[in-house]
Amino acid sequence: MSILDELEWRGLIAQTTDLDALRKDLEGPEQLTLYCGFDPTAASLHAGHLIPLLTLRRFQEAGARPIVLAGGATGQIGDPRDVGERSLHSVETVTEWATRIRGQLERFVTFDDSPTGALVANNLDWTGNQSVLTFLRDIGKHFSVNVMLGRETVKRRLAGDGLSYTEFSYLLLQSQDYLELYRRYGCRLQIGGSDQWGNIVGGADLIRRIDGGTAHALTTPLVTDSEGRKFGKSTGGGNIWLDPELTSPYAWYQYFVNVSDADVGTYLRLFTFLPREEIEELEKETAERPHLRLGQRRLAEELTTLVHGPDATAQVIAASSALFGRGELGELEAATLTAAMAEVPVTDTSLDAGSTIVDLLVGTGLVESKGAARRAVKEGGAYVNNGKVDDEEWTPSADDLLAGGWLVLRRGKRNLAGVRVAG
RNA sequence: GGCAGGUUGCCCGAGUGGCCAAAGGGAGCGGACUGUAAAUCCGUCGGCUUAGCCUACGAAGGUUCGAAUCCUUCACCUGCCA
Repeated sequence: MSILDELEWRGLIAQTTDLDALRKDLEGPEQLTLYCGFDPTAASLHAGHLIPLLTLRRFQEAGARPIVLAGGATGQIGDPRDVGERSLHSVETVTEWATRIRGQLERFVTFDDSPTGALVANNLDWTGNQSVLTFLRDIGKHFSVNVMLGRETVKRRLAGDGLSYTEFSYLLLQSQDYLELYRRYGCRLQIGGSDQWGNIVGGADLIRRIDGGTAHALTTPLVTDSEGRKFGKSTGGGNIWLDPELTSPYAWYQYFVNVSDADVGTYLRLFTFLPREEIEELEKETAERPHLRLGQRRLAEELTTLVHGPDATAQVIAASSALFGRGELGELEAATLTAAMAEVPVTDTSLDAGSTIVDLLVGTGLVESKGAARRAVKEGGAYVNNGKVDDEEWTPSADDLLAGGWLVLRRGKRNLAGVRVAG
């Protein structure tokens, strides 16, 4: 199966320029070089970024050479989006983020001396010292404002709050990137999320206009769940991040374990490298024995390994089975419990401190405020060692302590935390 | 530059002097049911030292016993005119 057929089957192709032309290039004698850019709009990439990033890797495994581009320049400008004008971050911040994101990008493609060895680029390298006159003469002249005004996002913004010249110019910068990589490395395919379609095609056009070359565009779909919600938002609404400091491996694993039945097959195809037969088997399992959650478990395991490595994965699986298992928490050994607690937020207290259930819930960060903690208790959503606590004034006693002096706190069904109690 | 309209809680949106921590919807959160799923139903949804107090209706002042609501100035947005 060719790489394009593979992507097609996985549901990874949203839009492409002439597919047959691209297919010919992929099958031709000359190796294809492709790129995908990631703007540092935050300190870390999030789960949604994984789709184009892993697609880059799929191309690499199929014999193409990938370039990962950190948008040190474009990240300072900001792509226009529907929600309105962005607030600019300081240059120092963007530079710092670009460095961190570059480090993350490097983990998902292979760097070696082979022909498929990946390259890393930063568009600040060719824009940082570029004069505005050069830019306007060499690049700007090839863009028609009439056409730019017709872009969907621009139209929506003009109909709404308007947009700045800065964001309006974004297209030109990204188009220039494609041209630059085409010239430097013969890069002839750019991929990205479907929201990047206009920017990618803009670059392909520029390459044709200036250098008379042919370049392709391919976008991956914007992933939403069966509810139409944007993928990668945690239950609280925040992004789930690749950075383990921002989203712990445990939280990352749990996110995928909780994917709904309706989405698990789609996600397995989009996010994992499992072969087709295996995915179809898992989909069949999900349909026939949904309560076993084999699809979800496998999805979570694959993705945690991919992002955090096999050791972290083994730990979070062990912790999950200890905390969600059918067994009694009281029967767990101190070592097992301590290992599990390492995966969830923990707070310290002592029996003398007189911390109430409300204090403990707030202390572990399971709830945001004391008011919310009281509410949780009142609503019957607060548990200690799997037992419901319905008194706001409840304080732990020596009898409550599990092996190793632990208390397992839970809010709702699946939000867990640990309390380490000093004698 | 002129005229008109607008800026409300996470989002949308009602509210034109006290009954407003602010209707309604969405999202979120909790419970029931389940399978750490979906759907459904019920509850909840600013903070705190919680019968009270503090913060909040673009910003700063003012009027008033009392302002999200009235007045003044400023900022931003939208529309029409120049």
